[in-house]
Amino acid sequence: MPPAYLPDPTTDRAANSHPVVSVRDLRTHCSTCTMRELCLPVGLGGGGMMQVDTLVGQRRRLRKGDALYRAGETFDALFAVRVGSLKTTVLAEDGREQVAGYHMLGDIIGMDGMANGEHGCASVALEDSEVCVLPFDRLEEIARDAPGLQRNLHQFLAREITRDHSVMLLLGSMRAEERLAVFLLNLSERYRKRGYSSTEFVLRMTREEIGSHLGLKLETVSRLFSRFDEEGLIEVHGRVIKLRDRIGLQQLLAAN
Amino acid sequence: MPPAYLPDPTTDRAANSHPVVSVRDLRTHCSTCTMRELCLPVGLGGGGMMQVDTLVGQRRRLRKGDALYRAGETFDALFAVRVGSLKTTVLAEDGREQVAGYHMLGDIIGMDGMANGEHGCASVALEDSEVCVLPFDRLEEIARDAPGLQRNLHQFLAREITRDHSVMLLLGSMRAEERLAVFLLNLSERYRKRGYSSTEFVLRMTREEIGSHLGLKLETVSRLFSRFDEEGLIEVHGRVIKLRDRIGLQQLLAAN
DNA sequence: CGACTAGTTGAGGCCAGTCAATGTTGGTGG
DNA sequence: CCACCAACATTGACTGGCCTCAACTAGTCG
Repeated sequence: MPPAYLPDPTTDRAANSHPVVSVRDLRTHCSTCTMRELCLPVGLGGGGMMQVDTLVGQRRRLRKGDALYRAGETFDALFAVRVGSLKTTVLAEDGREQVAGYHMLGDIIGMDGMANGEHGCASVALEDSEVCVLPFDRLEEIARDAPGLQRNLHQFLAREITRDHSVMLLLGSMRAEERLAVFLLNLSERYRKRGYSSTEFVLRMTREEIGSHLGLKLETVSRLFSRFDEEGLIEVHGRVIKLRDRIGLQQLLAAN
Repeated sequence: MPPAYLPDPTTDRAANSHPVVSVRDLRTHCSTCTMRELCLPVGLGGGGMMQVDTLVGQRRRLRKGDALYRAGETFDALFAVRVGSLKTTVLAEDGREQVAGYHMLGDIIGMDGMANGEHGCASVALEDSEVCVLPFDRLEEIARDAPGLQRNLHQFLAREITRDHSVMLLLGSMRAEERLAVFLLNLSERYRKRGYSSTEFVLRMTREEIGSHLGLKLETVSRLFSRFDEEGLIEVHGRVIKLRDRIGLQQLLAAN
């Protein structure tokens, strides 16, 4: 299994040279997608799977830095990450901005728009990426016929809530070193689930973005990376991180 | 309209003297509930409303301090707050605890259990309270027949996500005084929506619980209340808060 | 009345923020 | 291919906001 930082051939830019966002009318099929066991159709039988297949109308390709959607845009679809990774950022009225989430293969994003019909967050590709478009009206429609899909949709919404709760816990009660340790361990686990190395991966975010996500300043993040490196917990080579002592990282938390 | 801190006759303990949690088999009716325009049946026509009415199987009464559910308990229902208020607290593996939410009339709680079938939070009554029990299997079932209800359910889930995002923003990027100002303004607005005074209300949480919710220590919360009082922004009499200068509070945020 | 919980206030310390200088990397065009 | 530039990252010195520890007050309940 290749380390996560090797170039992924499916993101090869040559296949999609010019348009910032291209729409491919190729039929896509959940039933043959490698992410089907992590994504919306997880656990669905033949019937449900077929219906989900009719749902995915198109894909969108994004180049690094492209916005999948911006705060204020009208919401009409959820998106499943097929290739690459994205960040979502919350924007306050006063201009304050914060990275709310970091999303990778199989994640469902866009739920921030469901509450009032327009997106409360922006979502930006951290590398060349591709998402499946799931028109929401249609999704609700299908969910009414397919209890399994309905259940999955609820699960994904609920998981987002649970995930947010743990971020709140992190932001509200942890010290800087604990936050970074949690962040790294969490990433490691998510890469593992997706079949990538859990001990060596590339951070797709800058120090500033990581800091924003963790409620820290970029200098603090940088200093902590250096310190963790000195202490033998991890190895840092720019954005390439190697976990050397997972237990040690976990113990940072155990100590209250 | 009575200030929120006057005793509410519907919470009169005499009606329910002994059992810590009593189950009343009286039929309840959303269609006549005063909270119907804020709660799950919001906007539903006659048909949808009738179906929701069949959903609410029972109510549960809680005395101050009683747990509606605890972390780890199996999830099988959502709850609608009918009377009183509750807090939900997230619990980390290492014992860390944080107040994740403060819930009042018309709020739907319990969604923290949907992700994996057991509650990730605990929910505790902050005063004598009463909730409607919404068995989740049945709710999903009805939602399949009633698109309006399905939509509402999704909205409530999504609103929870949006709410969590703004808490994340608060915890991740605001200073102590800003956090408290946001907290007070938010409470004020929620009381207003429910027909209570938006300028005078009773905090149902201790300084410690407020601090936990805002990622602050109780001493900091106490000091800030005193300072806001000195500065003429609010008047503090124990847990009774009177907003004196809403604009002033809002300006605390505007200044970056 | 004493024990207990909740709240207030003060003094001092520390963690992370701020400001600033310098180093490193990656993409671009000559 | 290399030089250049801009974005990203590192590191140091200093500051300040919030936490910690502690003492004291007020209200409540047996």
